[in-house]
Amino acid sequence: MTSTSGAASSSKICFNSDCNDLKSERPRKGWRLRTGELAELCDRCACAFEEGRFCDTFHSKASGWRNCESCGKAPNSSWPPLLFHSSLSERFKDYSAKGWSQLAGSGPVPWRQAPSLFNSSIPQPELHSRVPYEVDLSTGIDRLNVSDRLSIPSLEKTKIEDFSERLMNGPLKLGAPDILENGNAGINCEEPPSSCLTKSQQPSLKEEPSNPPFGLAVPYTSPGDANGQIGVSGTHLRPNPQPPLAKQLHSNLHNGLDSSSETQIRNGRPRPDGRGRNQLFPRYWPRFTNQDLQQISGDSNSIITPLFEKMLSASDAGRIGRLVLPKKCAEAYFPAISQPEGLPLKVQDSKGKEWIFQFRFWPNNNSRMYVLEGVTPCIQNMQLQAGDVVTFSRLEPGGKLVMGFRKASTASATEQDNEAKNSSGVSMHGDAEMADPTSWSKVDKSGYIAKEALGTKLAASRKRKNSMLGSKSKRLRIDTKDLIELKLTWEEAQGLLRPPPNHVPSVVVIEGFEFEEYEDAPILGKPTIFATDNSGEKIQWAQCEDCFKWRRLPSNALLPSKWICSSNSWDPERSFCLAPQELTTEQLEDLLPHCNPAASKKMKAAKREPENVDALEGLDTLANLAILGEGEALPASSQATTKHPRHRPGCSCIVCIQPPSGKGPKHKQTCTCNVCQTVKRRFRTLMLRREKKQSQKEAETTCKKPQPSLPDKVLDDDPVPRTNAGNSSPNVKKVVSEGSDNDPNRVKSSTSPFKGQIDLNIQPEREEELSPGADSGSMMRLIQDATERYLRQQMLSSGGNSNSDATQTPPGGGSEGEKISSSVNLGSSHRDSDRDHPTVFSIKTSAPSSATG
DNA sequence: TCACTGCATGGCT
DNA sequence: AAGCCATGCAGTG
Repeated sequence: MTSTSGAASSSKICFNSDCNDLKSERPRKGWRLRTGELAELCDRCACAFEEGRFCDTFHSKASGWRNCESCGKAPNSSWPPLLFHSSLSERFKDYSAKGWSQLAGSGPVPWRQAPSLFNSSIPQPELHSRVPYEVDLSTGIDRLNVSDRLSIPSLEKTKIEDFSERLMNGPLKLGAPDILENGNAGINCEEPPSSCLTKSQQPSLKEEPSNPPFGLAVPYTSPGDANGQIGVSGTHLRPNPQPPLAKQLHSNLHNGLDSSSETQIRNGRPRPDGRGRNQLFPRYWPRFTNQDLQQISGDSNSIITPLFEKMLSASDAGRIGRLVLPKKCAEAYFPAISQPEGLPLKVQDSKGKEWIFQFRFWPNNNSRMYVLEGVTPCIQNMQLQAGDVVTFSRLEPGGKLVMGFRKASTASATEQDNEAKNSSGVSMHGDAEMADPTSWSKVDKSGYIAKEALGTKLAASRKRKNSMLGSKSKRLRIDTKDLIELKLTWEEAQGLLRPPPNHVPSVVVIEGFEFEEYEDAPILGKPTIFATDNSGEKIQWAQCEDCFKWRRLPSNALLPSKWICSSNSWDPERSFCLAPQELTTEQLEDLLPHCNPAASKKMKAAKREPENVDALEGLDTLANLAILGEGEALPASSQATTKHPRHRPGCSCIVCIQPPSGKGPKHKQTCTCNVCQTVKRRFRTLMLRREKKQSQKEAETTCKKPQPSLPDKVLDDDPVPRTNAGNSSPNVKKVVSEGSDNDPNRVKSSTSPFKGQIDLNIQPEREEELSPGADSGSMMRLIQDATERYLRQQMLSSGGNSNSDATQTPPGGGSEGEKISSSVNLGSSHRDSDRDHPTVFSIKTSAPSSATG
C-alpha cells in the first residue's frame, strides 16, 4: 500500500490519487492517516469509502489506506461507480455470493449473521422479523443495514493485542491467518470513522444493545452462499451495531503457519474500549488448546472458530436442563431471537452427535437472560458436572456450532484421551459434510439426534446422575409427547430426505417407526421430474420457485430445495425467469403421467376445486422442510424437538391454533382445515405403521414368515412415502425385525407412546376407534387429497402462471389428465438418484379420493 | 403431588 | 453502580 498524496487537507484535490477530483468545499472525511488526520475526499470517493470499497486492511508496512498493493484491493480495482446507490443492491448480492467476509470493511461476521447457523436450526418467522432494518435483496438494500454491515468497530489497537498474543504465543499457538488480510476479517485498528457507521449504529444499538465483545469470528462464506440458494438473505441479517472482533483460527494442523507480521490480529479479547458493559468476562474467553483445535478440525480443512466457553454452574449441570448462556456470548454468536421462545439450535458435540437445544431467553431486569434448554441429555452424555467447562466453537465451512467440554479435573484430560481420542470436548467431525459415517444418526427418545454409540456412555452418566433420572421421568414423558411431532415430522422428512451421494440409506426402526439412516448428511432436495428426452438422455425437469417455469436439467443435477432459474447453470439461456419455458403443456402432460396415473384424475378434479390452498398448507411442513432445510441435514428434527413452552397468544404453531384437548370447540371429523389435515395425515401414518408392525408380529409369531403381511403398497400410501419401488430400496434392515425387541437397529424400545398424542382434538380413547380399518380409509383419502392438491398446485402454478409462456396451459387440465401422475422426485440431490437410490417421491393414489374425508 | 416453566431476587463481577 | 447470572420459587398442568 502506498500513500500517494500529501496532507489530507492541504490540497483541494481529493486525497485519493486515483481520483483527482476536486473536493467539495466541505470535503468528506475518509480514512485516518498516519498523521492522525482524516483523508479528505471528494463526494464520490467518500461515498465509496463509506461503503467500504477501499482496502479495508491496514498494512502496517505501508503508509496509507489506498492503492493497496499488498492485498490488491486498491481503489483502482474497485473504483466506485458514479451511481453508488443504485448499484448497491447488486454489489451487495455480489458480496453475498462471496460471503460476508469479503464485504469490504464489514469486519468479521458474527455468528448470528452466518446464515448457515440458522440453517442448522429450524428457522422461525422470527428470523425474518426480528431485524428492525431488514435487507431486502430483491427490492434494494436498506442503507442503514448495509452500513451496519460495512461498519467497522473502532478499536484501540494496542488493546487488542493480548488475546492475540495469547493465541499467538501462548499455548494455543494459533496462527493468525492471512485471511485477515484478504477477507477483512481484519478490522482496521485505525478504522476510519464512517458517517454511515455512526448513523447506522444508533438505532441498532438501541435495538440490540449487545456488543459482541470478542469474536474469533470467521470470514464467513455460508454454504447457502456457495450454492447461491439461500445466500445471505438479508432477512437473516441482524443489524449488529458492532460486529464482533474477529479472528479466524486455522488449526495449526492445517495451515501450519503463522500469519505474516503484517497481519494484525483482530483478537477476541473483550474490547477494553470503555464500554465496560459490553465486555465479556475473561471467564468466557475460549481457551482452546492446540489439541482442542486439532480435534475439532480433525483431518478436515475445517476452520475452527472458538467462540466462548462457560463453566457449568450447579444449575447448568442440574436436572433442569437449562444452561445459562452469557448474555454477550449468546447475543454475539447465537442467532438473534426476539421472542422468549427462541429457536432450536443444532449443536454438534464432541463426538459428532447432533443435539438440538432450545435457545431462548427470559426477560430479566429489563434485560435478557439467555439459556439453552434441553441440555441435560447432552451434558449427561458428556458426563459433565458443575465445574466442568463447555466450549462453543464454530466450524467452517458449514458454520456448524460445536459444543465441546473440558473437565474440571486435570485427570479428566487423560481420561478423555483414553476414552476417545478426541473427546476433550471437541469434535473430530468438522461438519455435516464430513464423511464420517457415524455422524448421522438417529433420533433418540429425548429428542436429540444421537449416534448409536451413545449407549455405554449414557449408562455411565446415568450412574453418576442416578437420582436425576428418576426425577426426570416425567420430563422424558413429556419429551416423548413432543416427539410425536418429531417422529411424524421425521416421517414426513423421510420423504424429502435423500441420501448423500454415494450413500445408500439403511432403515432403522425407532420405536416402531422406520427411518432412513444415512451415513452422511442427507440432503433435502427440490422436487423434480425425471424423464428421458428424445435422445434417450436422462434428464430432469425442475420448476423455478419464482416463475414456476419448468427447466430442463441434467439428471444428475443437484438442486437445493429452493431453486430458481438463475441457478440454472446448465442452461444459461434459461437461467432467468423471462426465458421461455422449454416444455410445452402437452409435453408436460406427457411427462407427468410417468409418475402416477392416478394422480392425474385428482388433478383434473382439482381444477374444479377452488380451495386447494388448504391442502397445500397441509404439506407446508414438507415444504418448509425442503425450503428451510436447504441442504442441511435433518432440520426437521430440530423443530420437532422444540419444546414449546406455554404457548402464548399469537403463537401460530399447530398446538396453539388448536384448542387444547377437551377444551374449545372440536373440529368436526369432516373438517379439512390445516390442522385437521395435518393431524389426520399424521395419525394415518402412525396407524399404518402400527398396523404394519402388528401384522409383522403376527406373521412372525404364527407363520415365521419373514414377509410382512401388510402389502408394501399400503405403506406407499404414506403421505410422504419414502421411495418409489424400483429405485433403490435402501438397505432395509427393517421390517422383519422391526417389531422385535431384539432388533439391533432398534434404537429405543417401543413404548407405544403415541396414544392420545396425535390429534389434539382426538381423545386418547378415540385412537383405537380410528383404527386403520375403521377410519384410516378416509384419512388416507384426506392425505392423498392433500398430496394431490399439492401436486396440483405445483402444476397449476407452472401451467397457469401469468409469467409463463403462452404455450403453457395448466397441466392436468386436458384429457390427458387421467395419466398425470404425481411421482415427483423430491430429491434430485443424489447424483445417481435415478439409478442407485430412491429419489422418486411416489405418491400412489390408487384409492379414490375424497375431498372432505 | 410433582415436574416443568417462567420470572424474580440477590450476590457478584 | 450497573447489570449479569446463579438460583430460588411460584404458577401451571
